[in-house]
Amino acid sequence: MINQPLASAFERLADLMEIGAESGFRVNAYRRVARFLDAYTEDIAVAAAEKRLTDLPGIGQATAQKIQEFIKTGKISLIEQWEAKFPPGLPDLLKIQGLGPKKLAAMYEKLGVGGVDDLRRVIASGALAKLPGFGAQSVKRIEEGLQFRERSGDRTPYGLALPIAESMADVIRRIPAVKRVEIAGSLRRGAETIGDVDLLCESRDGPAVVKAFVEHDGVKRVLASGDTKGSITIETEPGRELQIDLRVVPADSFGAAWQYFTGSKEHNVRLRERAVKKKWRLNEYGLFDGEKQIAGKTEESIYKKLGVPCVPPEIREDAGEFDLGEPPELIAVKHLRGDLHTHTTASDGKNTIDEMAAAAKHAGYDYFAVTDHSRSSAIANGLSIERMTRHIDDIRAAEKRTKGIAILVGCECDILSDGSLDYPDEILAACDLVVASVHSAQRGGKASPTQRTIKAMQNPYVTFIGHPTGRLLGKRPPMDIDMGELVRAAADTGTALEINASWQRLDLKAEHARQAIDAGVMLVINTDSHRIASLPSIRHGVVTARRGWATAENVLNTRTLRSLKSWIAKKRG
DNA sequence: GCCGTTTTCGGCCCGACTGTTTTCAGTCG
Repeated sequence: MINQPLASAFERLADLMEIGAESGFRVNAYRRVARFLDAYTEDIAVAAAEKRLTDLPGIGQATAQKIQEFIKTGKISLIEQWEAKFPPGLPDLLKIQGLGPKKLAAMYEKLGVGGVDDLRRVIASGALAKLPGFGAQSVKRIEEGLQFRERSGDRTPYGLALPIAESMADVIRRIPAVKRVEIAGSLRRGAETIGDVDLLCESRDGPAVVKAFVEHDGVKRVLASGDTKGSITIETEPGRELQIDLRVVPADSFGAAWQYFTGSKEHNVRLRERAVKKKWRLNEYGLFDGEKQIAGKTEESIYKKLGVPCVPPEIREDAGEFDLGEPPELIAVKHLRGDLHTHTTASDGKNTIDEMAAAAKHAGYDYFAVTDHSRSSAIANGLSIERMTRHIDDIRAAEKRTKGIAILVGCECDILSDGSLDYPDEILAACDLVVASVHSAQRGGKASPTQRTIKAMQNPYVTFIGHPTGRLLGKRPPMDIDMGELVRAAADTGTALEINASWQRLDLKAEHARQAIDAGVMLVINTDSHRIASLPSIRHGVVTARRGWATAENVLNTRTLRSLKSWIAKKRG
């Protein structure tokens, strides 16, 4: 798939052109193409071969030609022309807070700054502060931006940011004059990683709230502090900072502001275009006809006036949500009846079958499956055939003595490097369900990861594929899987695909989940819990499924036990 | 560069904060 490298190429082109003071509209056109390619789940080369590139949103003749050129030659000549104008390290500096294209161009032209090292040098020498348009304050800001980038590193995973945001919201709730606090931004949309935390608060006294916010105990640094807006960083772990923005609005504008600061940016641009067409104006204070506010107290009021469905935050990405007649009822935690991928002390879990059963019952589930590791997963204390046979008896015995929740016998069976399974069919047949997962030789197995997984799916006892791409956010890239092929095979064999809810995994990711749903594939959302404390992380998986437009019908473990069993039996024949 | 039941040309979302500004440009979200 060339989608990702192509997206990066257009992003770089946009950066270069922006530094080169090209038309902002042209720059934005390329950024839009880059974002589209980043989220596009089909192979763009296929669309190119079929001559339908210009049917895709934001792609016209000029961009289509560049994509064709990239496919043919592996490069885009316009980008090479632009790269000849600036040092290679210059565009990266755009990522530093406080540094935009204009300042960057001035730094390059006047001082020859071409990268991070040059930037440090001109800051230290004092040369930067002497430049027109720069001063002691802006240099200090750039310097802090440079440090912040080093300290905050990459984006923060959703699962880490959410509890931080929730506790920060509690802090703000205790400030006098605060009526209401909500999470907005990419966190509310359930993005898998977030850049910063956006919080919104209702109050009549903005200055007092912002003051209390920027001065409270946990604050590491204050980035901005005005009458309605404050921006701080907190230290999440030694040497690592996370930015938190707070906006304060009055009650009449709360819905408008919540909508506005939830985004996504692309979704909002579309929404505002709708307002403009009706001769109205939409901003964070409301929807206005001239000076008169005609909506804004709630999000729903705005969408209603504009005649578009008020869709859940998770699908506000300008990816088709405006074409819906009604907002869809996406899957929610309450729909799930069980967790079908968990581990116990039999392999590498920290809790016993009985402890897991009690916790799953407490979570309100009707059933859950024990799926310990198979024999090849030596690191995970995988079970030999003999141990597995005894383990099956243990689970059946636990099921007998447990009231109020059904315990299913399962296993997480390794997909070996040639695509064969780690247990013989007799063992698999003795289980109620089987998770098949790749744990070893993620790169360079005897067969490609796609072929291995497809071969596993052809086994009638394999109920679903666990964490299909094997990625670990920020740690390990996904296996080189052809998702189109995988999804087709899942549909053909009647195998479900897992959305693994662990925040390090979120695998399948949202775009792939949507691709699977479109192909008629059943999803299953599980925590892969190794301890009872992990069971609540199911909500991360649900959010990911929602971002993939999943409804309860698309997810296997929303079914009743009876319906679940009959679905499994159908594949077994 | 893209796009079009008001347009194939002339638009393209909108406001807060900051700093260097003498009335506003740059940056950010």
